[in-house]
Amino acid sequence: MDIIQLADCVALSGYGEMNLDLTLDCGQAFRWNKDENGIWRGTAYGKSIGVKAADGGMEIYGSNVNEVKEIWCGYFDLDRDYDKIIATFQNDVHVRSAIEKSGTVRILNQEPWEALCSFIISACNNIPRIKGIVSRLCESFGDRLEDGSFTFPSAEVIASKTEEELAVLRAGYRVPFILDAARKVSSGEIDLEGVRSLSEEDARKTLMLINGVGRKVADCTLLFSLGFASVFPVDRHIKRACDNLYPNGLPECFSSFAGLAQQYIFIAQREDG
DNA sequence: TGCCAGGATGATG
DNA sequence: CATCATCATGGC
Repeated sequence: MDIIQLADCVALSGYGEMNLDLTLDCGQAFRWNKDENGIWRGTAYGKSIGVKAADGGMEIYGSNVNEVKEIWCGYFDLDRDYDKIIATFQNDVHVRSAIEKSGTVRILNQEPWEALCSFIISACNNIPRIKGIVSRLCESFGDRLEDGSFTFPSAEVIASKTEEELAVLRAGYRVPFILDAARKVSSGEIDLEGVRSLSEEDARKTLMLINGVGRKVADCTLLFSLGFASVFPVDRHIKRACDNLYPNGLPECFSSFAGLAQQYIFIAQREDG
């Protein structure tokens, strides 16, 4: 992979395919917005950047080579060989057509608390509104960065709030769930980083100890932030899509299958393949 | 106005 | 185990 410092940005190339628009706005992360110049603006790991697709790669604004190596390569999952993974599906007409239609959607590696909290908010909700609630959460309780954007508030900060104070989110019945998650995470009762070393089953069980976290929210958190690529479809929409694609069950090679939005699916493959 | 939204939960058949 | 009402809002 090539990482080059240009005059006003860091240019990345040589990591394979990625449909940046879908990757950043398909419902796996909720903090990216495209500005009038076609640059995606977002914040993660306490840093704010701009991202733009470029010929054969992408450009990152507001960062530097070290930070790109330390934070953003991991965030965008650039070290995983998606081309190789996709090649394993070359005989699968369903996956092939999905990829032809939508390109490669990369699985982002978000901060665990942010992902957990975001997917609790996503319960029975739609993407524009989820983004609105998450945005108010950050603006109300996150830290303001130089460029005017906000960090995602820590579990400690949220745990210190009352239900009344969280009413500004307009998150409805999800507020008590957010508080329960914040309390369990900030107190150490649930150790999110520790979940990484558990088996998939134990990791899922652990997350489901939180009120408002069922299998769907747990699996999304495992997949989009904790490095678990082997997560099977759970909600009725995904289930239906899978049933349509694979009436006889998922093929063996399909070690992971995570999330459905509109007409495309995310796919990823477990490291041990 | 009425219906739905990428869910979880607890109570019933 | 399947189904169902309920939860609180906003968008269309």
